[in-house]
Amino acid sequence: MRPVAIVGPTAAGKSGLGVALAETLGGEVINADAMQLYRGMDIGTAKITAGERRGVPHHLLDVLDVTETASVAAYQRDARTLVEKLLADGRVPILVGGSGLYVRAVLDELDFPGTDPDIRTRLEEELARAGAAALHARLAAQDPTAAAAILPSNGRRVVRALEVIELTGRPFSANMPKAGPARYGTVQVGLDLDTAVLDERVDTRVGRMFADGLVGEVRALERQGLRLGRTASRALGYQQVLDELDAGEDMARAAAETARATRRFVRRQRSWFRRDPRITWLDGSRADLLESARALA
RNA sequence: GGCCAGGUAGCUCAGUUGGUAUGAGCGACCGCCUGAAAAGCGGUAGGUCGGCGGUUCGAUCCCGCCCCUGGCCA
Repeated sequence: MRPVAIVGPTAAGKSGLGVALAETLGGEVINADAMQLYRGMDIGTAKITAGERRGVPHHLLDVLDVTETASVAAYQRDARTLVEKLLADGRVPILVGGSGLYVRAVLDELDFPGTDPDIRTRLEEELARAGAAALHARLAAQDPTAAAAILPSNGRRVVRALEVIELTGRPFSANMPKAGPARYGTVQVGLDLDTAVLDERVDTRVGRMFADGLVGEVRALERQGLRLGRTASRALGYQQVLDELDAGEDMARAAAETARATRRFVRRQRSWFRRDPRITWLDGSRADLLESARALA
């Protein structure tokens, strides 16, 4: 028995396939979507509803408050624990989600060297004061390999690299992942659709989110501190609605912005997953989708 | 029909006091990615500067005519 991961761009139909596969294989779904970790973020993240789950247990949904910052490392621990427990129980773990780093954190040999609030704060202040290029120059002196891999303009990455060096006393690049087979012998299924079709689905989906009350959801979460959330406030849809609540409440514009940003996100997700040769891709429109996915598992 | 404003990249617009447009933002395409990843960061391609004539060594820029768009007047 081996786990199955269903990955790919948003709106391709991963959630539905996950449930169907869980039913036929005797499995349970583990969410691998950073934003669906948040309680209350339902409409805008297209979180699968209780009815749609059809009794299949779903894990790692609704585990964070919107004010909490998501963490890959924490997710890695939780998800791996769950995978191992399900395997021990004879249940097939089905990892479903479009957050590439999160999937990789579970299935690849990635070690996250930890974080230190004091160091992080200090570096971030320095970033604001001196700029990304200055920090990058320091990184180049301490760890040329990492500096070469991180663009001088990418302040966030430079800060993280310097933090790891300071924390571990070793070069950031020493922590880079090694290529190898996926953990647990996991089978990775990529689900995608023709670009024109998927873009159309994204438009439709975003329109439905707003019709279904996304603005109300954002307002409710705002009262729970959504704006303070470092991760949650940046989620597609939520970010755009918050901006428009400040700007003039033109929600048609927020919807258009959300659709556009989502299309861009789809491109980024593809670029992340496409380069992983271990993924077997399936076209989400094929009639025998479930059978094909099952055959791979 | 008259007057005014405008027609520059797919879109919204800068700009060129006549000398091969360092064009910008957004979009598009491509890519990078290790404790924020629906985040963050980058690269590339796009223009006969509305059309036709004229002036000029040289016109996107000046002149004429025409076409189109918006506004005002009739």
